[in-house]
Amino acid sequence: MPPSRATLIEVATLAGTSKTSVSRFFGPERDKLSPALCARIERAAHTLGYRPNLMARGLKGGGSRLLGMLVADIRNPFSVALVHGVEQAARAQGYSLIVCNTDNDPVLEQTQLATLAAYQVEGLIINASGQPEAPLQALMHSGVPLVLLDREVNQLKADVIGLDNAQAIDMALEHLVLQGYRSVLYVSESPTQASTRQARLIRFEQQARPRGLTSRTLLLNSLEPDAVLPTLKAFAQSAGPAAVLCGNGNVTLALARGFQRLGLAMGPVGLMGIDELDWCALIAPGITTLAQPTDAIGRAAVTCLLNQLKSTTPATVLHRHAPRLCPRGSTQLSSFTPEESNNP
Amino acid sequence: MPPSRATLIEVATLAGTSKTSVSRFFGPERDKLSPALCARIERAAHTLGYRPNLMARGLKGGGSRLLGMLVADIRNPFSVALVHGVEQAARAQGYSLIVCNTDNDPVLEQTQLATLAAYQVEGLIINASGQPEAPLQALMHSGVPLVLLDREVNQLKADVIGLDNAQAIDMALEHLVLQGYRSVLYVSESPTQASTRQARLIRFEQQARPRGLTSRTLLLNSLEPDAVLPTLKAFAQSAGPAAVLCGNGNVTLALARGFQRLGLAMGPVGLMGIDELDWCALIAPGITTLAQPTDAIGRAAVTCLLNQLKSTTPATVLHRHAPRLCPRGSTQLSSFTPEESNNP
DNA sequence: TATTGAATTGGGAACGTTCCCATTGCCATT
DNA sequence: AATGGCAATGGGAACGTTCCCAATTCAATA
Repeated sequence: MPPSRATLIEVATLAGTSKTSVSRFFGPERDKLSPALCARIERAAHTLGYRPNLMARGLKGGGSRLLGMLVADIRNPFSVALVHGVEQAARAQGYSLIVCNTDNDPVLEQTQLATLAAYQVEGLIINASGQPEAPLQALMHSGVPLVLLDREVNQLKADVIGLDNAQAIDMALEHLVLQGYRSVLYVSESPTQASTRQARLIRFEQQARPRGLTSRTLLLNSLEPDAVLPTLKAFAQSAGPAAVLCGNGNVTLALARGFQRLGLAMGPVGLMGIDELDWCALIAPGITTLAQPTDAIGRAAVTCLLNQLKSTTPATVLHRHAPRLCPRGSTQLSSFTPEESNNP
Repeated sequence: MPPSRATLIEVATLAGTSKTSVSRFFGPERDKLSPALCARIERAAHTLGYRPNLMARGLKGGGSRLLGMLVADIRNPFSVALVHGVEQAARAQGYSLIVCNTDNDPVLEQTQLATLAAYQVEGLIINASGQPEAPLQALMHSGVPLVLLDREVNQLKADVIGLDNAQAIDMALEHLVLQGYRSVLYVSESPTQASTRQARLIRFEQQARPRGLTSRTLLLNSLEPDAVLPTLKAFAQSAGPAAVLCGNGNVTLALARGFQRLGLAMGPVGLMGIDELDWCALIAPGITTLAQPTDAIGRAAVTCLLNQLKSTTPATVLHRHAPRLCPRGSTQLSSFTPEESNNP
């Protein structure tokens, strides 16, 4: 029979004092205690291996010190980078993070949301997979601060923090034009669920022509090679210098596979992607990307949440973050001087 | 002023019944209630948007239904895959998972461990970054079930679940021998902290010679190219067909960079890695890997934990899991017939 | 000497649940 | 008609905290 966890009262008894004093010792009022008492409590707590029970603390007014985060796809490196940023920022503010993954399943999303709420999180950071408008609305209404990360949710009036999608598309197009490409194929996963995909797609459709680019668009329901190959093949044979622009990291991966399958050389046919990945610098001449400042985005989300939580003067929060261009060989038309380019 | 979350009592009052009945409604005793009462409670709860407070529930004996997981490096895709497996299995058993990342920092690890304990997790799944023997010992002693994932902790008598490292090394060496390589360079990150790295290294040192291989070893303190380049260059020039074996995914990445920097062709100089990554099939002729069955490992960890938790007949748990060989072009000596090899 | 006040400390209620133990009502027995 | 039992319900204590307020001590002031 292992001894169960020690409680405040046990520590108090052992230290020969009252629960209040022990409570103070572990709270922010430790300096109100005499050094002698502190020492006694310290010793008692240590021999008992006492740790305050945050559940009980959370129950009695003090707040749970928990932040909840909902992630659409935890196996996506971009999402992980966001989680990492959020977790760091949360910890810096004395909050812990409970992360729920939804595997892009709207049904599971509802369940996870309920779970998060049940654990009395003090705030919620949502990277939505579906459009869980109703439950989020309910949550907001019952006083839970809420920040949307990367993706908006229809009708939901909440802060959204993420990439400046318009700027990203503009930067990509500008880079491609500068490199001499004249036609661009934009490839995206199905934009019906994710606002980010819509925003990028729309901006692309608006901006390609004004910049003198011939544009095409490919919407993917699957990332299997077969979904990509025919269009890619046809596009590569079209006249004039042509480049492919990928809407996110998954698509970049799918297209890199496509290039390989078809034996297409990157550069002569351009390839560029939104989202920076480990291997983009590595493959063939290097794949040009737009890196998202994931840590900054995560931090901003937490700051934003805490602004709603605390009534002190709100810190200013940047909602739309600029990407960083990582130019590499895959958008270098002329294959001479394909100089070393490993900058991350 | 947003209305704060509704409580059991409020629901009871609105439904014109007692808290006990409402409690029963949300617990496992719902069938003890008359249909009429059920309906009333249902309606009241719904209009109030009531969700049981799991903190309060956890306080009063019922257990927190929380599992804690400590991850050494959440940005490592392998770790993420483990988290994913664990989370799925936990959810299937009605548990939620609170994940703490330690960024490979033993100091942070202690803090995170304390946090996890404070939230009254019912069990702990530990992928250690340091050797937090003392705190874990204390936790076990105070009755928290505990499973080590992938890495052991000195002196700690607890279940360890992960790859069968010996088998993995054996499989790798066998594959390399079969492919005709005669000398192997084993590259690993510093094995001082991580038991897994030690196990693999030791097995390599034991098994290379008996299989007729000339062996060398490179221990990395940094994954920067400079740490790899000199040794790699020298090794590549050594006589006879030579291959590099990478101890984990990070090392594979570093060496793929190294190959690229030096303009080495994969295959003629072999490259093989433990851990399967998105881009391994993609790069040049494809990098041969040993894939870890991460989902199975995660599931096994949860099962193992729940065995300790429940006193019912324990399910059997596989502790050492076999890897899966993904053969690709990077371990194909003869460069003719570098056939298509994209199998994941 | 009496009074004020600060510094320390302790008692008790409350937080939202669950669970043990009544209590009630009603039907089928004796 | 009285008894027993079962099904449905409710009251109250307890879980481990925090926090309000009161109590005690002791020195300094009037």
